[in-house]
Amino acid sequence: MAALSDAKIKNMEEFSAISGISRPTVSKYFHDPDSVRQSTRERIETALEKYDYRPNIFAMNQNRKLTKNVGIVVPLLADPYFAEIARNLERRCIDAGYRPTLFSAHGDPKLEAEVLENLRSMKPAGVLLAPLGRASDRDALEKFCDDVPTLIFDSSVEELGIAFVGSDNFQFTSHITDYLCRTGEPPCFFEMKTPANPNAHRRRQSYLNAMEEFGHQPQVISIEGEGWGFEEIGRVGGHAALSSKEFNTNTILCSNDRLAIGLLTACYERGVKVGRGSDCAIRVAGQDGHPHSRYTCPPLTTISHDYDAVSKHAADALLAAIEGHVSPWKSTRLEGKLILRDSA
Amino acid sequence: MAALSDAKIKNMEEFSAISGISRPTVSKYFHDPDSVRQSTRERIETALEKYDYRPNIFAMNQNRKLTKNVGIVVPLLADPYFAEIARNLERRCIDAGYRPTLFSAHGDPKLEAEVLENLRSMKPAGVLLAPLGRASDRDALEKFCDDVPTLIFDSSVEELGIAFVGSDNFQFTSHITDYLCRTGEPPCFFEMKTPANPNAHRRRQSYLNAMEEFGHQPQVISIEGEGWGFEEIGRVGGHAALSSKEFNTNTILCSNDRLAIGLLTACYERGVKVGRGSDCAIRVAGQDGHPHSRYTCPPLTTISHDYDAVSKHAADALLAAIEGHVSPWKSTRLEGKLILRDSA
DNA sequence: GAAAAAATTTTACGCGCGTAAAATAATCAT
DNA sequence: ATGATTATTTTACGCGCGTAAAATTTTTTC
Repeated sequence: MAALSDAKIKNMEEFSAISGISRPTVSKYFHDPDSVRQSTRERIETALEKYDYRPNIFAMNQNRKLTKNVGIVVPLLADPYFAEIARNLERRCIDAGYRPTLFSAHGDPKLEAEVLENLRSMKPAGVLLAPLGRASDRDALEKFCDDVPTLIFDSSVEELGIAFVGSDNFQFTSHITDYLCRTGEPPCFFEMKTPANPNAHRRRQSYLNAMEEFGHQPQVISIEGEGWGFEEIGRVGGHAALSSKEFNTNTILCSNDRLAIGLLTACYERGVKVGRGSDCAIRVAGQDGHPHSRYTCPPLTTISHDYDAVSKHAADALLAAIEGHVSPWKSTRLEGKLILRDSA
Repeated sequence: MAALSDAKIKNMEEFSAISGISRPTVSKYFHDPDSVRQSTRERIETALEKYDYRPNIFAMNQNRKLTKNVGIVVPLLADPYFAEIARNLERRCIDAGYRPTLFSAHGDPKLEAEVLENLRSMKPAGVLLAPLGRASDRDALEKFCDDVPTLIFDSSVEELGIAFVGSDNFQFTSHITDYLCRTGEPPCFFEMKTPANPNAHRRRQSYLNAMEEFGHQPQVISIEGEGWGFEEIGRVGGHAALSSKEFNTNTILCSNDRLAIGLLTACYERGVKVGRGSDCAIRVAGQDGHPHSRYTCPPLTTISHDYDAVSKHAADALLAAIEGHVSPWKSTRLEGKLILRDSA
């Protein structure tokens, strides 16, 4: 509780007057409190508690070479996975003294490009960007990354930006494939034919590798569907595959959890019992550790992103770059953890 | 595609020079393109395509009495319901020529107050606020609403702000209660003992009213649990209620969809078959039309917010107020639509 | 076609703060 | 204590644009 007293301070001039510190020094303090002498800092902070002054961010940002703004851009905020990781990133930026602003491309590449354009006008010190993927306007991304320090996360686009941080999709899929093979029939792989996200390709490849390594015959089932309504795509595609009896194994590894959620609904609607019990017809597993995967029926066995570690690495890397610690482009891919539940 | 030519324009001065229009007129144009003569507008827009200049938003906002900034604040962005409605609102603001910024309180009242404080420094023309509800810092909200034109949506807090827009919770619950009574045993009401959201109280009351009207004995089951992890609260509470056989009817109306999703998981885990088939033990219904309710097993019968209408009313009301169309405080509550699925 | 109304241009100032350079004061090492 | 170092103050200017008032031009009206 800042105990306000007297009239409100309008600008830094007035504040420097009542705090007895010169305006340039006050300005310096707001830029970085550690950059002024300890005794000066205390005087400023005492005055700050008493008069509750806050610098005008517009005037600050107009004149600063480098703002403290950070953009966080995700492809689809309505997906709780991105909402969760965005929340994580947001907090880390705030704690580091930056002003994050959240943006979503809402699944639309044009909107993604627009968001980036708007972001430019905020002169951000840096941006944390999870691109849409395949659909992204490559040129727009590249041009943006040329101008603004951008860390790419979740899904990588070549060697764009200052670094990439995401999950190790190869490890994800090989790990869960291994688990499925050890505990029952080897899985087939259930995916979208034209996935929005490049991670999907890694996962398919990793599945194929793992199956070969384990000496099993792989089967990839690629379903139709465009856009970001993965659950519906999984449900419809699941029905199609189920009715034409395409699956030649009782175990289905889905490319991601949202697809799996849709498939589970399809199974339910067809009366196909899912789970690892002896009375179950098939096993279904997902990938992502989606916030909702706990509440499917049966609860979904999946391999989860390390949300905390991904967001920490991403935020740390960007802020380090912003603060001048240059380092060559690097890709960091973090391992996921298997979450065993009843679906497989 | 703006065809860029020559060197880039740095400021409005330069732009006014090459466009042959005086700077104040150009300024006026950017404030409102319709406020300048048609021929002038065309000349500006021709130059704009050729030179791709954009005014500095910081300099603009610093000097404008009223910015074009709009804040959108929701209690929990990780909840797809709020993500969805926020997306809707965002679009409407953009289309109306405003600059929306998205904020989430992440379920934390302190964060909600902080968000509001930060919002102040953006000098927003208006704010669309869905308060946390019971946990909100009433004083902070009130003070904020005194200073900034704020439209409250989703969950109302007294007569705060310029207006309230949300769903008609009485209609919601009476409608779905009616449906349940007509198609099977009258429902009991499954809710959190200390709900975060004031809508929950309306729904309970509406349930009680409806049951009395229909001449049935009501039963309210209030489960323990704090916070915004509704699914888990519903799951744990569901297990407790199920194991102690508290339900004296085979039909359960949940206070909201997320609670219902948790309850469905509990049912699954106990082997209780849910649905309206003759082989089913109980019926479960939710309320909200949560994006995920389609993909539960069985798909959840619920009553859905009219997302589009709510966001339209909310955005329209705020923008009207911003643009000077004053009107007394008003509460608008929109009806929901029953979505019949397999769970009840 | 002249007068009235509306739009535009000129001119001039201010917003709140960043920042650079030079002068001064405080702190530190020896 | 003395000079060297570091922090702070003074002074002064600029950022890019909003905005007001007066002068001028264009458009509208009859």
